[in-house]
Amino acid sequence: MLIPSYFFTNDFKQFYEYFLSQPHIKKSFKKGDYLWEPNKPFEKIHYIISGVAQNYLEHENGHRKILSFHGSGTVFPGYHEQDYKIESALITVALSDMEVLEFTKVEFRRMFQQNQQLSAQDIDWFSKDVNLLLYETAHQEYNNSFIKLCNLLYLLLVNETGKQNHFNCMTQDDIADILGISRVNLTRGLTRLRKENIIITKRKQIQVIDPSALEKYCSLETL
Amino acid sequence: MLIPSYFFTNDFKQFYEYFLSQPHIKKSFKKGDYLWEPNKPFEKIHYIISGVAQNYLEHENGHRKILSFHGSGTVFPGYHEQDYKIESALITVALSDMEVLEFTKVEFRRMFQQNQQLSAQDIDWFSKDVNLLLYETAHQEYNNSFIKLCNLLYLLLVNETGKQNHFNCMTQDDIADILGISRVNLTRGLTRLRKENIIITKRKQIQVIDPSALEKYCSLETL
DNA sequence: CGACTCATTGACGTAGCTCAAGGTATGTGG
DNA sequence: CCACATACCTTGAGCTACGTCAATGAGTCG
Repeated sequence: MLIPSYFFTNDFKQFYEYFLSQPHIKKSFKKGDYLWEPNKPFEKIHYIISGVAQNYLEHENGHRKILSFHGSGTVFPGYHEQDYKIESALITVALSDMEVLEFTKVEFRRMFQQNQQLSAQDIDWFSKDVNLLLYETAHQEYNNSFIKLCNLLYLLLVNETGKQNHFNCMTQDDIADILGISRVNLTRGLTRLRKENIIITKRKQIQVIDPSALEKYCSLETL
Repeated sequence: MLIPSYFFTNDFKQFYEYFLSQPHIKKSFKKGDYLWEPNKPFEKIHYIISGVAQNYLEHENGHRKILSFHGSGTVFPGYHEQDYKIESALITVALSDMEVLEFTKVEFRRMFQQNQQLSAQDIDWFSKDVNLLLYETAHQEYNNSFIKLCNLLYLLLVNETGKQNHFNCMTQDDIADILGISRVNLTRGLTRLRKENIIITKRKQIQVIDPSALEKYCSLETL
């Protein structure tokens, strides 16, 4: 039984050789680059060789919602044909220098049709994405901000430990933008966890020192 | 450019003959039946011949989030292999009597592998679902309850008109559970729209009489 | 016509927002 | 290596949107 993860990585690793053998463009991005121009629908699909990208959406009232992170060995965005209005507003930015293989939709469609395993993996990718979004829309939505925070810390602890240490260089602004709460309110939650000796906070860093106490605050769908 | 829709229908209609030719069980559900036992992971995939099902999730604190509706000519749930914790908590109930073709995951996998068009359509289904969830998680989340309501009414008006009239026999409780706001607060929003002569409300019915005025209240991602 | 279910309105409490001020790391140029 | 700027974090104060509780009204049905 899988729990949600904000970090996508290695789910397409097995296709690296195959991808190399197919028509593509090798590309690199510098930290801070956009993977495609903001406010344009995406046209290209990237296999990430190295580096990490962050995917987010900006609301017309100024809020930023961070949706997910995409690291080496995965594909972003997931291949599909339809164009959706909201996708034009998605922004994907390199959090570190990146090396990618870039495919057009047409190239990827051909591979999708040709390679059985690839199409199965694409479904897998989407089901993972749906799972994360379901968790946020139908579960986290109904938790108060403190439980939301504990849930997120728990998921990061369980899922992401060791993968990359990008979660230990997030600012509190970033975390607030994942949870959809204000930075001030986030600080209050962290202060409480610090007082209860569950975490230690440093600049751009949160360390869980009492995982089992953290777990007790989490909601059922998280564990 | 597609906008979100809460109602899935006819996207697999072209496969009806094909589905009939493959191993399956023909089944029917009475209004109020569950498509599979609550609190169990789903094992079966249904092609809906007739009737409508509602998909929702109950939160441990008692809230109910209505996620989507599934009518004739579509498949539910979307075929995928992985098991996710939160899926066990999904509940799908027949809103009317239903006729379906039921497939096991194994049977559907075989079809997915065998039928090129089917796997492409499955991706399409998932991308539609992701689009809806993205809209809710990353956009509606940041609107106040009145804008949320206007957005929903607009989407129902534009997308669902004529499809089925199931949206005109929803209670205000149901609408509140789609939007994730309280019934009382929903009533206040509806009262405002009524006073501004944008809608007429009856028992289990909302009729938009001034669509362009409604549109003015909607947020950008909705239009 | 009584007994449901569904909708409306008022009163009140509070979680979480914004605004504002200050405190502490980190980095840079002189 | 210091001082100064900048980014990041913390805490307090006050406001408000929205939740809950409670009472009443208004359709629908056996």
